[in-house]
Amino acid sequence: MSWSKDEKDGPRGYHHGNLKEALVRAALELIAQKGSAGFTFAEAARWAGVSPAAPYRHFRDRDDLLANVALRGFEQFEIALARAWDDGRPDALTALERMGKAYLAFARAEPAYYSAMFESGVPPASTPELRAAGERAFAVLREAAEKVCSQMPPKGRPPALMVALHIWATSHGIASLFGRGDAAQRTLPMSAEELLEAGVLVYLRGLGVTAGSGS
Amino acid sequence: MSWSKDEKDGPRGYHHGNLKEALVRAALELIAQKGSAGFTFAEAARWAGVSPAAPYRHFRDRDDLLANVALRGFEQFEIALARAWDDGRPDALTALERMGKAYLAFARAEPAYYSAMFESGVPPASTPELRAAGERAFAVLREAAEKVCSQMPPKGRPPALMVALHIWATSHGIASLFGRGDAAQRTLPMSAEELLEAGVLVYLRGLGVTAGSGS
DNA sequence: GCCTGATGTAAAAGCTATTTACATGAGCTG
DNA sequence: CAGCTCATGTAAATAGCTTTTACATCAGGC
Repeated sequence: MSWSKDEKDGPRGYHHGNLKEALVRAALELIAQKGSAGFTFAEAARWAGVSPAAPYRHFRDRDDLLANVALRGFEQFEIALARAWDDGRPDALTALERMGKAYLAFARAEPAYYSAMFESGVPPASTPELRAAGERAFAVLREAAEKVCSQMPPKGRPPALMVALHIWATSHGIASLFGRGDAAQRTLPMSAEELLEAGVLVYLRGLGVTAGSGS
Repeated sequence: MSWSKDEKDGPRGYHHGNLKEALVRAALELIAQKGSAGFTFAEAARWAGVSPAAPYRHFRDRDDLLANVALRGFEQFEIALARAWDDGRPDALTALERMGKAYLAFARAEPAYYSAMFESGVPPASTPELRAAGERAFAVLREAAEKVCSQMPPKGRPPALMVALHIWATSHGIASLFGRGDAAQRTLPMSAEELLEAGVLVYLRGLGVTAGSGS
């Protein structure tokens, strides 16, 4: 009771006790350090203090672990976006901007998750669960787009799905290109957040949305 | 004169004669097939018919080859964008839309280049040449943004750099997320081209640009 | 015709991924 | 509590990749 299943990684016996979680944590650490490409199954095992074959008891192969990390990433991502959206309080536009910031903040705060989710080469539909998790995260954005659109005059109202895709693509593009102030990244004459906020504002104005018009 | 330095890869002697080019072509082929992550130095060597150590005479290591592919990719990319822009003929907006289509067309037609450029983990500034090539490609986009902006009334005219970054991010986001109809990619209720064109039109309207107002 | 540098090869060390046969021990069953 | 059994680890082996080092070949200049 005092050696495993705990957060503390003290000495252990033959069995690890919580290897799956330990491997995921190791993967996150390694991906954050060396990118999803440089991440190694064997090193994750070493990091967890087990033999190179042990991880195969929990993941089919290296890609399966990566996909699992991506899955958890989408779940965290959904939570982060939903929290920022906060049901559109106090108003849809304010909440949308907040969600944009949350998008970039997630990419910066959780580069390992973000990398596994979008840059690891794991197909978004490699498993049904992964696909579903990705769709749930996108659904938050779509919900926001729907609320924004619903406040527009019905005449000439754009499809909410399209709006959601535009905002997603722009956010993702900014995060991918300039997201982490990383030295391994392009630099920018302004912050990524400012760039995204400005872009979304211009875009919404193009849709006919005027700030301060909704509840 | 009949066995090497040619396109034809007939039998060869001790020396290959054009190994560097052959390796780049092999890399493009392999990256297109298995992604920039699955690409292997050894396999490229095999594909070129040389020993696994031979490539080291032309590239410092695997990443160096990848960076070289990315460099050539940016050069081709610049050409493709510049051709589409065509100095803003017949008018800036038409040319800008054409360039957007060229962006997506490049990502789809040259997935190996695109992958090496943006998804391989090669830092954009890993070499000065790579950085410069990337900047030259972006400069085409920036030039277009400047022309579009210059047609707006000076009052409230947005910074062209920002406009260029917005369009770049959106294009890149769409290309990354939905770019190749690939099974390994997300699907879309519309074509990537339509999505981008609509997004840019809305964005430009938000800037106050009205279609058919410039020469 | 001979040197020399550029370009390849061979062989080896040190990784990694993955499989297979075997070991351990946690928890259920009686 | 004894014994069984399955989940979880280990050891060892195969196969492939990366990179280095010492050696081989040959094209072109003197």
